[in-house]
Amino acid sequence: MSIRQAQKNKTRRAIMDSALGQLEQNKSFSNLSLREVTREAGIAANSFYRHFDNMNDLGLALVEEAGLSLRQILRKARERISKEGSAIDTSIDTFMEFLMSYPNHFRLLLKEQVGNSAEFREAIHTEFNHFKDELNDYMAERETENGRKPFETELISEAMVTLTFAMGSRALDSNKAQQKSYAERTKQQLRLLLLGAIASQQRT
Amino acid sequence: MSIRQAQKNKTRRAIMDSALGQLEQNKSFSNLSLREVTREAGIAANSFYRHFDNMNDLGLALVEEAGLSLRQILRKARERISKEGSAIDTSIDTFMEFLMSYPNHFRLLLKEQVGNSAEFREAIHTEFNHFKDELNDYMAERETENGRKPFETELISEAMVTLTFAMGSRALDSNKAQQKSYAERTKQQLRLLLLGAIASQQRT
DNA sequence: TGTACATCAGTGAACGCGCGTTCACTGATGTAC
DNA sequence: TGTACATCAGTGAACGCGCGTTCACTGATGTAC
Repeated sequence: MSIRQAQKNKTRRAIMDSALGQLEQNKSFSNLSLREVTREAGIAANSFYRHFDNMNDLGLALVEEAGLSLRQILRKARERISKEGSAIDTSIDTFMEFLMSYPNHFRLLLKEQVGNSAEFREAIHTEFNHFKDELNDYMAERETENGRKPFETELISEAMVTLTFAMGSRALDSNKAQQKSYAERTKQQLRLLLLGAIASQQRT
Repeated sequence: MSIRQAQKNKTRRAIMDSALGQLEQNKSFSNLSLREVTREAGIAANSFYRHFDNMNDLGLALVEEAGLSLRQILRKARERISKEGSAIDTSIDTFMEFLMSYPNHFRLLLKEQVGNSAEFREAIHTEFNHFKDELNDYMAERETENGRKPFETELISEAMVTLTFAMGSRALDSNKAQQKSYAERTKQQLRLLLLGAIASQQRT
């Protein structure tokens, strides 16, 4: 890579980090101002336009990055599940790792999920569905392996992801002990869901 | 009430309705401007201060109003449950009524739940807990009546409320048919949760 | 009931401020020979 | 390798705009007698 390109990338990174950093202080992305972001990034306001068309463009870049991180974490979870066996525990533990490693990316996903831009919401919905499909595939396979007929896994995985993300939002600004307690509660909730699904299947 | 007081109340209402109306267009409360709100309400910008200290004050008034509506709806649900018997179906149906009757109030609760102001978040958390406690009490009573030992109802009611609110956020901008389908899915999810809880209880 | 004064919801004008965006520029980096 | 020109990331100054907030005001409503 040329020196010029390397420098440009560095500035781009600074802009993105500045925006992420400001999500921390109880702000949603739509409250960020271009000037505030560039000021924090240590560049002139108009330099912003060398990197992004506008704030919306920056936002989408960040959502994409958040999705990428989340998917990497998911891949890691999948490997750990196949080694350790416990799908629910491992998924939640890995999810908590994501939360702690990329809190501001998660904040972005969380807030823009119900946020102002339809484009953002769709982008996030897609990431959400990746997560759901992972769980779904996993459960369907697992049930088949166990010789049971797969139950309505779609319904269950949706509920699981909803519960997990909602927990994440509560856990974000908590201390480690509370986070652990939140994670435990969620694991139990998911287990009860799964138990209910299996019980329901066996009845019919 | 004096003429003066009646007129003042009318203007106050206009301000609140204007703000609620603007939540509709993919805006969160923190994106509203005082000038936009007063313009829409048909009064001069500075007249705002005859009614509220600042935008935050207005926001809290709206959250309180939303909570009030939600609690009224809940009371209605409680009565209907005692007549009709089905707690899950009735709760969700009544919740959907709230959604359709006060969509903008719900939008407010939904967005500010993860929003910018800690004060807002706490106020909403309180409303959320009312809802949870209702379900919790109901389930505990019900299980005792049925001669079963009440299971971990706290955990279950929390999950139920989380699932219900998340569904509401998806249903908000859907058509009636989709809303109905969302409601059905949620009912099933709650039933599975309950089933899981009972199964888990019987095991031990 | 009529009059004189007090109250106070709503106003128009003005303020200073931060915003997004544009412009013509600079000077380091890249390229061609 | 050295030179001359091209590129382009980053800049400082300027713009018009909507914002929140203040001020002294007006005139309808309320109150005291």
